[in-house]
Amino acid sequence: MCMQHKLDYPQKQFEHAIVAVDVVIFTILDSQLSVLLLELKEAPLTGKWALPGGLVRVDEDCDQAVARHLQEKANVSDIYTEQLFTFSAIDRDPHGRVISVSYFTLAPQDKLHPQTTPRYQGIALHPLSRLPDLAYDHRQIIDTALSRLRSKIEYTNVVYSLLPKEFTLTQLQSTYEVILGRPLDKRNFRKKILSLGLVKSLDRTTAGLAHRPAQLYAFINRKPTFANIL
Amino acid sequence: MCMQHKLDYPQKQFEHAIVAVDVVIFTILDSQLSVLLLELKEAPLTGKWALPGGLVRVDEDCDQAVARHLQEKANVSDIYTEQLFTFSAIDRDPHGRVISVSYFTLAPQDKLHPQTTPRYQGIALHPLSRLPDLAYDHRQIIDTALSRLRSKIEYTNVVYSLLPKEFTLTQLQSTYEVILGRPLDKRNFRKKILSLGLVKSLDRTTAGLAHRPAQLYAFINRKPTFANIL
DNA sequence: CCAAAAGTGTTCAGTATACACCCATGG
DNA sequence: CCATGGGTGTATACTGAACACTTTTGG
Repeated sequence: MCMQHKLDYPQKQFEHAIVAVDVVIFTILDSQLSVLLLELKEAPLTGKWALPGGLVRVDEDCDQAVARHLQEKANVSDIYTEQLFTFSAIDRDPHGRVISVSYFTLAPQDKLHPQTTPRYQGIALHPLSRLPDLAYDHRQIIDTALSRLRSKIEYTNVVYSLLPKEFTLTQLQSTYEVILGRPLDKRNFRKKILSLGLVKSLDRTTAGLAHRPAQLYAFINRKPTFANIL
Repeated sequence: MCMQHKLDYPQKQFEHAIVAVDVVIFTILDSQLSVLLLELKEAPLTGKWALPGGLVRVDEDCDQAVARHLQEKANVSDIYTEQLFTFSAIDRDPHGRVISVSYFTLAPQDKLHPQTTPRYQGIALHPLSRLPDLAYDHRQIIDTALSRLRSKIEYTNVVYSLLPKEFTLTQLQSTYEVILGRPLDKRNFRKKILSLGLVKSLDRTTAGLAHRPAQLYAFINRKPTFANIL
């Protein structure tokens, strides 16, 4: 995170670097992989966008700081959260020496309730394909997060965090396709997913749509689990 | 790292956490995967062992801090280094609020020249199978590093950092076996390694040993490269 | 009856695994 | 000649990839 976010942060010289967290919140919005961003207000970064985050308090660890900032800025809790990388370039924040422990999270779009606050000009989900001008090294953080997410979904079940409790196999497949940025073969994908035993079919189907109803499925286990998915 | 390491560090209360690096230096000693540890001198941790590391200065980033501490404590440079995880539990260091950005490195045993310094009682390589009593959360850091190393060698060529420039295929295989903790099939291993084109055979063999001489090989590319090795 | 998404198997190629004997050297 | 590690090939099972048509519903 960046001192810019914290108006109440003392602007004196520090003997040592201070620690903040920055969080890449991924979600799928309109079939696009998107991230939550905040628009900065103060010069010289007015109009640039930044990841949600903030300082780590002396009475909390980084995971707790992430949970707190997620609650404050996106009003979201209980989503998949994983530490990503620690960025420590000396000049990454022009306002002072701030080391950022970055995280990425996955949330279904309907769990995110961005809170506008007077500290920022705006808050919005942006598709990765059209990111606005980003502050600090946040572009690099997002790139790192995307690359980690892409490899992670190949060997774990973490996509459960991006989907509603009940979903169709087509929704599941398209989640994979959006993240990986390439199409997958329908028959091979279904065969593989079903053979892994990670999902169970519910005795219900979609209805009211102008095409054949689809069987609904749910993850048997909504905990991070390893499996060779792709 | 731990304030304990830095006698010159002021023992006052900090407004914020301070940042240190801790480094797991892996090497192979007597066919055992080992780590470099320092024996602490001061109460209440006298006799406990700790990873090399130290504070991050305000004029350096974490990578530079790691290089500096490696140079000071193990007199080693130019080895494979990778950021591992950031540990931030509030009580991980009883002397103060220190967040540790941990790293792991790989070095051939003959590149390590541990320096005894008056600050520590001892410095030594310890096989992972018989670790001494460790200070702070360093046991957890080592466990995390081992687990990362094990998965990393399956899909990259990083073991080149543990081997001398020239090596036999048996040496290479036994490096894998020591890290993974399980035996590998000799014929399948050789077939796979040679088919990947990561190593080239030199026109030289071992000599002077009481058995058939072995062909010497070298890595074509001593840079981290991806490949499905296992 | 048209549009739209759901659902379903087989073939082929490539890769992983299991497995045992002879070779070259020093002592 | 013995001990020690070096070096080699084949058969089988499994997995990943390619590929096209029929079904069910709403409008």
